[in-house]
Amino acid sequence: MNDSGQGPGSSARPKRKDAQRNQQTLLEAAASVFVTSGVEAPVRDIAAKAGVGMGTIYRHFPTRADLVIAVYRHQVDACAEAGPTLLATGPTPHAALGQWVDLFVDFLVTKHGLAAAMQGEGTGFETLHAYFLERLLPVCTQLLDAATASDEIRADLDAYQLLRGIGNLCIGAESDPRYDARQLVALLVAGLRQPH
Amino acid sequence: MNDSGQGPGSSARPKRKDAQRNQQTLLEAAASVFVTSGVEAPVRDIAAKAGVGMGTIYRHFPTRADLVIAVYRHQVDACAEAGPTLLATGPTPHAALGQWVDLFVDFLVTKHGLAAAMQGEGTGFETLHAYFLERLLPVCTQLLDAATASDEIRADLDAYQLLRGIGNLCIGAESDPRYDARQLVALLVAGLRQPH
Amino acid sequence: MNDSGQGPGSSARPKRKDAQRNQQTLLEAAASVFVTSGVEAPVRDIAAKAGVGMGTIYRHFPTRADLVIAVYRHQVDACAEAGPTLLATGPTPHAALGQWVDLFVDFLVTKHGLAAAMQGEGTGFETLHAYFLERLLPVCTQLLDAATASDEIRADLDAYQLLRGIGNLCIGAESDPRYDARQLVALLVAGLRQPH
Amino acid sequence: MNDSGQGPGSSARPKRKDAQRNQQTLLEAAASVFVTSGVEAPVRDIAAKAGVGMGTIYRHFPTRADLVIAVYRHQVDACAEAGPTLLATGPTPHAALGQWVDLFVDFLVTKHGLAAAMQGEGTGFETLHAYFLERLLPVCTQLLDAATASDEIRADLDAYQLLRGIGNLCIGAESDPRYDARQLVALLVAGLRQPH
DNA sequence: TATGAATGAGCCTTCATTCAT
DNA sequence: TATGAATGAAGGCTCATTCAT
Repeated sequence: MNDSGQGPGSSARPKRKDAQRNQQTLLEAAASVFVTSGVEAPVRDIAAKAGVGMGTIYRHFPTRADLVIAVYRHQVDACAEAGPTLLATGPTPHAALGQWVDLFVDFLVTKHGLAAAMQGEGTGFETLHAYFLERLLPVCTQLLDAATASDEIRADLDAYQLLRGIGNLCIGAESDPRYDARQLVALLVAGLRQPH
Repeated sequence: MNDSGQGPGSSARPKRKDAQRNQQTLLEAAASVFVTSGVEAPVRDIAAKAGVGMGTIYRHFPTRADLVIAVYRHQVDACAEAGPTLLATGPTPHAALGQWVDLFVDFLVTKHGLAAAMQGEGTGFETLHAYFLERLLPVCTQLLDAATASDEIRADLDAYQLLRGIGNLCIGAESDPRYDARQLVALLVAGLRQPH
Repeated sequence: MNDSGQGPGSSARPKRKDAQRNQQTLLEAAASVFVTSGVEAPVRDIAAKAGVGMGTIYRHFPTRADLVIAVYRHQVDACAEAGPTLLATGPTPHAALGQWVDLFVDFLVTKHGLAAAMQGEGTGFETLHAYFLERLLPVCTQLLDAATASDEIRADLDAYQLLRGIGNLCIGAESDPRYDARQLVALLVAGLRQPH
Repeated sequence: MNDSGQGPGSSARPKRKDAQRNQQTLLEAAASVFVTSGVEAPVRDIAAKAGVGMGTIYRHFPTRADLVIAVYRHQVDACAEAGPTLLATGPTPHAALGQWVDLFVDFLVTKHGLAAAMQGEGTGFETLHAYFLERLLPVCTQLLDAATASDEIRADLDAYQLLRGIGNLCIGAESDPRYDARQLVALLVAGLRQPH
């Protein structure tokens, strides 16, 4: 059905070319607006930045969360995938955990308002929150388990709690030069270490 | 601060009592509304709860931050004053720091949306943020310094950073049963300890 | 509480004078707009016509149905009250029914889109519909019962059905010169008469 | 009407078959959507149901009324054609009228929102309205005339008026179990009978 | 010809803030 | 001084309709 009307001998998809370009434009515009105005920026602004109508945004991303997820999906995925790698190559599980956490913090700190938006329930970002958990919770759990198994850290912190804590520590980090989320997160991870 | 501008020996004193009562009513109503709807609750709701007009609120507290500060001033002050006491009576400076931090967390966690509201710049809560710093920064600094002096903790964390981190960790704590801000803050403070 | 601040010796309500005037203006504007654009006219239009902001309308009439009811309440009430009177003074119950129905038709026919708006469920006019029934159903029932008791009409039509039918017959009546709702309603009422 | 513009002996005939099939698909899809969502259903829904693009619908039926007419043409025609038959076979003209009216009501009542859509001027359904009149007015006139000629009914109701009244009485009939359009229409027709 | 992406007008609703009474 | 009515900017969302591919 999608292939009909296509010239003979061609193997490429015919129709969507402009739409794809548009989608790309949209993602870039959104990312850009998110940087300056946060992920709660008015739909109108994003549309304007992209040079499209608002309807176009709603078509591609029915929900604001859909848009945000699309904008950051690659980076979240990359972060998730880095976990096992770090665990395999790092000197110790605890060190791997530290490095992975740094990656996560780097991501969050550069996303204006992202960390903040994922808090609260009636905000419509539940989907986004869920996506983060779906991707990162298993990885974080794996890292924590490994570090626990090697007796490096205390066992009483679950991954959800850790992720949430890191997320919170990253709120507002990019706009306050006196605030260094990385240091605090490092402290948190240091606090995990077995007292002896 | 509220008394200045009132000439001594003025005959308008009786009037003031009314105003004070009104102010008190206002503070109680605001506190109550803050508990259920957060510190960003609509002005009208607060006015309704207090049984006064909105204009009255604006008269007494031109800015929302003014109102919030007034509501929590006593508790912030109490927290600030507890610092030296704990330091004097506690077994070690680091222990005193831990207890003081617990106090601060207890305060924040029970204030729906307070911690979140103090983040971000364009939110109009800069004054509130400033008040917290003005009162708590010296105390926190004193505690950190003492613990550093006694060689219990590393010296590379300044009080601003710590307060901000604690504040962030408290965001959304009351609405998520899976999230325990106290544990994370404890971890953070634990991370401060000297490796040996 | 509402009386304080009032000049001594006055017995009139102090504050609401302008609001009352405004409410009146609103009702008149709404009535006027309803005539030309129907009861589904945009809120903005009504506000513009009244020379007020939209918020003012929402304050006085949170729901569109509230506004419509307010606009037509007097007339509906008058219609309801006319029922018993006509029954008492009319030659026969059936004649009274006919006269009452004429009153109702006169009312509906002059209200652009009112009859149409009360149909359908997801339209937000349920309240309006309910108000009409609440006021007119008892009256209509009374008239029908009387006519039935005097053996003038068949007994198999209930008041709801009749009101609904009349309402429907009045739809679009004012805009089509070739259509005479009154005649049709008269026919309907005539059809009620006992075959013998 | 649809055939004009096609030269005889044209070689484009094969293409036409496609278009016809498409048109048929469209009509069925539209009919189906009309049943559930009414004749004002979003264009997109109809296109989706038919598995075609929206543009295709606009090509075949530039106006929504065009589509609706096409969907119901057969049934309207059948209704129109039933008139003379009933007149010829019925016991009396008035009985024939009653039966024909029943047919019309049956048709309307089962078409969600059709009756309502034909009211009002700015709705874009004028064409549809006109089509109904074009087909049914002559038939209805014939039936009324016959009944008048046989002295069964009063002569003062014209066919337009009657059709319009029936149409109105059918509005909203399928969604309200307490409302029985057939009974009311029967009453209306009964009311036509000569008092004696 | 068919497709469906894009457009954007149009409506709704909420609330911070001002200001007449 | 207190009140709360009025204002209107701000933002959300839905489709009918057009038009590039």
